[in-house]
Amino acid sequence: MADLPIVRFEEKIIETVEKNPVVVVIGETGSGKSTQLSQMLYKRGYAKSGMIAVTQPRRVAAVSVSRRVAQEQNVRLGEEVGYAIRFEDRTSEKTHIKYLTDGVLLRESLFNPELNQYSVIILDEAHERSLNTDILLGLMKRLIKRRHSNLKVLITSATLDGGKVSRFFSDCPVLTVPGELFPVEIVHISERPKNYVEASLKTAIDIHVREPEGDILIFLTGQVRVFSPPPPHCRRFIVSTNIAETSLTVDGVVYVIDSGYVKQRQYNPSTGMYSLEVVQISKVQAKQRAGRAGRTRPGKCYRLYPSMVYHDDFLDATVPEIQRSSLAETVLYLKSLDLADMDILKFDFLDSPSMESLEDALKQLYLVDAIDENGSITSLGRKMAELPLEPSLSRTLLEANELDCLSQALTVVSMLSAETTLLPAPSKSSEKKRKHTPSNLPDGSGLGDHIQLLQIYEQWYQTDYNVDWCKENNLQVRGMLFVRDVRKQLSQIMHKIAKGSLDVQTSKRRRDSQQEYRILRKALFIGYANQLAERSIRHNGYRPLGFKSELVQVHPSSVLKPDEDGMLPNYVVYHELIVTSRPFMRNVCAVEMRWVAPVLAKLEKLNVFKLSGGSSQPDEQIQEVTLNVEKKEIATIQSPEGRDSRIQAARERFLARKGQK
DNA sequence: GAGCACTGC
Repeated sequence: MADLPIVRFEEKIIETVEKNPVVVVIGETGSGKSTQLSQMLYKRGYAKSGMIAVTQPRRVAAVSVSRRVAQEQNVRLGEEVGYAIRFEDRTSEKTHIKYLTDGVLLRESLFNPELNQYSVIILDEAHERSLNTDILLGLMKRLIKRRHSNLKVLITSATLDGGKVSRFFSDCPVLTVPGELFPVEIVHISERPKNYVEASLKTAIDIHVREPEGDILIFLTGQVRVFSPPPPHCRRFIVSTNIAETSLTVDGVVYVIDSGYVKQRQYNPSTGMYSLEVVQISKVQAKQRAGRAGRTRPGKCYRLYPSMVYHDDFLDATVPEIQRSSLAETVLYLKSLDLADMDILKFDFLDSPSMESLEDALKQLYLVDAIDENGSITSLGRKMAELPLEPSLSRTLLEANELDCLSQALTVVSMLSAETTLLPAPSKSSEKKRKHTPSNLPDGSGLGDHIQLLQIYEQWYQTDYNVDWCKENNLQVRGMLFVRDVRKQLSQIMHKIAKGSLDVQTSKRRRDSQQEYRILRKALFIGYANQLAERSIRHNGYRPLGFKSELVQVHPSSVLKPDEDGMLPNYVVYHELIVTSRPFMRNVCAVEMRWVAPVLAKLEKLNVFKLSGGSSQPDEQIQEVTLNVEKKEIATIQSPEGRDSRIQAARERFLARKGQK
């Protein structure tokens, strides 16, 4: 075993684990907790009745840590020591110590809720509070009380508030293991700068002039750039986002400049919108950033904020992801576990999401038929939960299977899973700037971005997955290969849950495209019933239905085309609402007027009080479902096929009810 | 007519 600080605490750790079902281990960076705890427990026979699982929030960590442990154990990776991440399971019957991402462990617990294959579960890096880790914490709390076979749970983290986790687990013991960091001197500036980018550069130059050698790591909110090794006798300036807090270790850093800010994605359950905001970091993050200066020798951290701001203004810990995300997928997952005496609104989270966020999730699940009007999971919902997708997309796949366009839907859904990597790669040379983005790529036939994604993938398929074709068309190769992997995985799961023979083959022939696209759009419409927007009568602004009224625009990058009069479709479904300079719908798909009525009717009779199993406060049952249509517009709006009396009737009933309030 | 931090099944 390696000579790490944690090794000196072996007896104490084993003794504590022996006596307690749950133990919290606080270990600073360099303590060796990620590699040593599993080996200690293995040595003491804890893997006799099951494997020792160690979860990681990131794939690379699961792979690299397991590789090190295999080396230390002197075994081949994949045998006694292995790992499991999405698309890759390197374990065997021999495996005693298994590293896996927290997402993989959640998937496993869907099929084996007691997780009987494991005798020990170590949740590593719990301080990061990833959405998946938070769900696992809640599940572990239930499991240690209910599982028939013996289970030991260890929760390890760098700077987690041990007391809080201990209270959560009925005052379990907390062990603290020192790390192997060098001391870091903290310097606060006396006043917050107006421009922190400028201030950080000034500070960097200052360090360069006055301080001895050593690289400088600067934490800003954008512009990731970690340079390659410098020529000798040169000092590196590394500008980074929070990626260098965890995922990335840069050797040679002695000085850290911390702007005190981070860009964070936030979900607003009342509007259904995501926004990316620059917010103040937490104390935990500030400590993490400072620690990056002490990895190779004593270092210095310059904080571009007064120490009073740090003490009085900064939150102790970062707002956990579970309080910043849409929870439809999470709630569906928990519902599908069929936990005994489980009320979803009262699930025991370390930090509970808001009632509003949970109710928003229930509302969305109801609209995509995953739960019924009483909040019970449907058989459809159970199948949806088996797919590693957000509910809109899993619903689309199941509907597509019914409508006989599964193959196309699989492609679209997989392309959406790699959304960001798919966007045209940043243009390499500035000379090409004048040229428009290559127009060789298909345009979705004017029907929207989903159809375009389908067409792009089908073209790639026709080149036999040619990598050069991707490059020529400004598509990110890694993204496209990822899409192919996702598509394969989803096909396999569909085979399993839908039974029978399915057509999942990517299409080469050109049938009647318009008809084919129409059926696909219908499937997308059913899947995105929770993400339907209605166009304003006079202009091309839309209002998302079922959320607090806000005017949104189709994102300029969309390929959706207006008609001869310059008007966009009366209704669209969208993949995402994102607020940047203004609220935008990203990835939109044209839908037909005649499809819309049943969804409007469903929106109308939405009753969150019932959906939540009647457990929310009576005051909260008055749900503000706004159909977002102004009265004067209702009188005039007509569908292209003529008046759709059902839509009209649904609207009128809704407005009448609203008028009564 | 925009411009986006980081993960994961």
